[in-house]
This record gives sequence, structure tokens and C-alpha cells, in this order.
Amino acid sequence: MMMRALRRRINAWYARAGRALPWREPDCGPWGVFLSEVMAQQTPLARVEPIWRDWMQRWPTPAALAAAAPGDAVRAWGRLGYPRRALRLHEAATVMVERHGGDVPTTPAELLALPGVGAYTAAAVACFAFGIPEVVVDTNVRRVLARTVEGKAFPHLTLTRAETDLATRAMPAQRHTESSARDEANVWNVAVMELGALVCVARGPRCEECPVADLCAWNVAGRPAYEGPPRRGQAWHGTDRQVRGEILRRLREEHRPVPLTALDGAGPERAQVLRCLDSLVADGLVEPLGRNRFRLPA
DNA sequence: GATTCGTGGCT
DNA sequence: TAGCCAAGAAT
Repeated sequence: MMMRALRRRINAWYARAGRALPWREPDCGPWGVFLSEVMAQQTPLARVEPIWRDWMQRWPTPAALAAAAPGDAVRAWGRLGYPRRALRLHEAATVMVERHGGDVPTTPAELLALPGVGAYTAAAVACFAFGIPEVVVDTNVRRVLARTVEGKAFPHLTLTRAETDLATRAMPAQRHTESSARDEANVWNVAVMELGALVCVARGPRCEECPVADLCAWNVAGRPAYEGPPRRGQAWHGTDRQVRGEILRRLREEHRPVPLTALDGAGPERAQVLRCLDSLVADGLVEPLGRNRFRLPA
């Protein structure tokens, strides 16, 4: 039926147009895939690649990262954003050493138990690193299915049960553990994500280049505008996020403890700077030395 | 379920 | 220009 045609065409498109990303190379290994998936959370892949190469060279195994200071991970994270991910990556590497023999665990349940790993990342690593045909649902998959199948410009604000069910139905049928079915499922997962990232993008979709334009319910209906609750933007100016980011930027640049007076300018109000400093310490991203000096955690 | 959490490119 | 959005997770 329609799903089968969608899969066939999208998989064929991916074979032709998919990007040659380093973590897609056959010899990348589970650790490289794991790193790439955490780094890619809410982050465009173009920004991930240089940081990923840096980390892979510096910490080629979970044990190598676990042996480093967490602050080194935070510093090497640079400006990728959401720096708690760097800390959780370090924690996850420690768990891998202590409980999994220094390897990335192979089952979705074990992956889900790692810090910084949710439903998406667990499924993605299981699929892309170990060939387990999990249902991978990210923002790209949700948008492609919302358009092609449901005829809507955008999916719901939050992932719904109906969307997970739809993504499950979109997967090729699993006839036991037949290897060809597994392969098709694994290709489908990455191919549909790639279509969402390159063609079926949120704004300015390139339907002229889309391999399933004639099958797409949204395109066939004339690409009707989004109807639904307003998609709230993320506030930035004057927020704690901005101040936390500025504090961390200063600490990354200094390789010795930074006095509080050097952090004052991180925000317009001293009270906010102090509040953000507290929250960064609580998160484990900043280590206080006495009352007036701070550094990345050793 | 609704919020919070970075950063920067693109329209 | 100002807002939208990106291979989400944790609380």
C-alpha cells in the first residue's frame, strides 16, 4: 500500500542523496554513533561534525572519556549548546566502564538507562549502531509523516501516542528476525530522517525535489497552512539561559579559577548572575572554589 | 503535560 | 529584523 511505496522511494532517494557523515561509515563503531546521537539532540548536524571529530580523536573510547575531568568535556563541548549534554556524556561513559565492560550497551533498555539518553537516542543507537530495528521518532520523522500521511503542515507540539503508532506502522513488517527486513528497517529509519532534514524541512520545504511529492497528502492538498495551537518560540534575551551561557563561555576560555568579579558582566543584574551561578553549580557544570572563585569541574 | 535548558543560521 | 527552528531529555 502507500507506506510501502513511500518507503521504497524514500530509501532509493537516500541511497542517491544521503550525506556521507562520518558516523554513517561502516567502521565508525557504537561509541561514535552514541556520541553523534547525543551531540545531535536539538542541534543541526553541520555544527556537530567538527566537535564530533575532535571528541573521537581525543576520547576514542568510553574509557578514555571517563578518565578525563568532566570539565574537560564541558570545555571541549565548545558552543554546541545545552552543555549538560557534555556532562551526561561523561557520566554515561563512566557507567559504560563500570557496568558494561567499557562498551556501549546493546539493548534499548540498557541504553535508555544511561544519563542523557531518552526514547529517541536509545532507539537511534540501537538501530544505527547495532542494527536492531527499533522505531526511531525524531522531529524529522514526525514532520515527514505528518505531511505525507496526515496531510498536515506540522505535527503536534509534543510527541503523541498517535504519532508513535503511526511511525510504528510506517516501519517495514518484521517477519521474525529476517535479516533483509532488519536491513530495510534500518535504512528506512535513517532515510526518512534525512528526507526531513534536507527536503521536507520545517520552513521552505523543497517539494519539487521530493521523491514522494505525488504521494504526499499535504502536497496533494495544496500544502494547506498550519492550523493548531501557536508554536511558542524559545525566549532568549534576558533569560537565565543567556546568562548561564555567558558564564560558561567565560569559564571555558579561562584555564584557571575565575573570580566572581569577572563573572558580574555575564548579565545585566547581579542577582540573576548569582542565581545562574547557583544553578550551574547545582547542575555540576561549575565548581565553586571557596566563595568567590569558580571553574569548570575538575 | 508544561517548562527549562544553548547556540547560531536562515527566512 | 525578529522570530523560527534544530537527529530531545529531565523534571
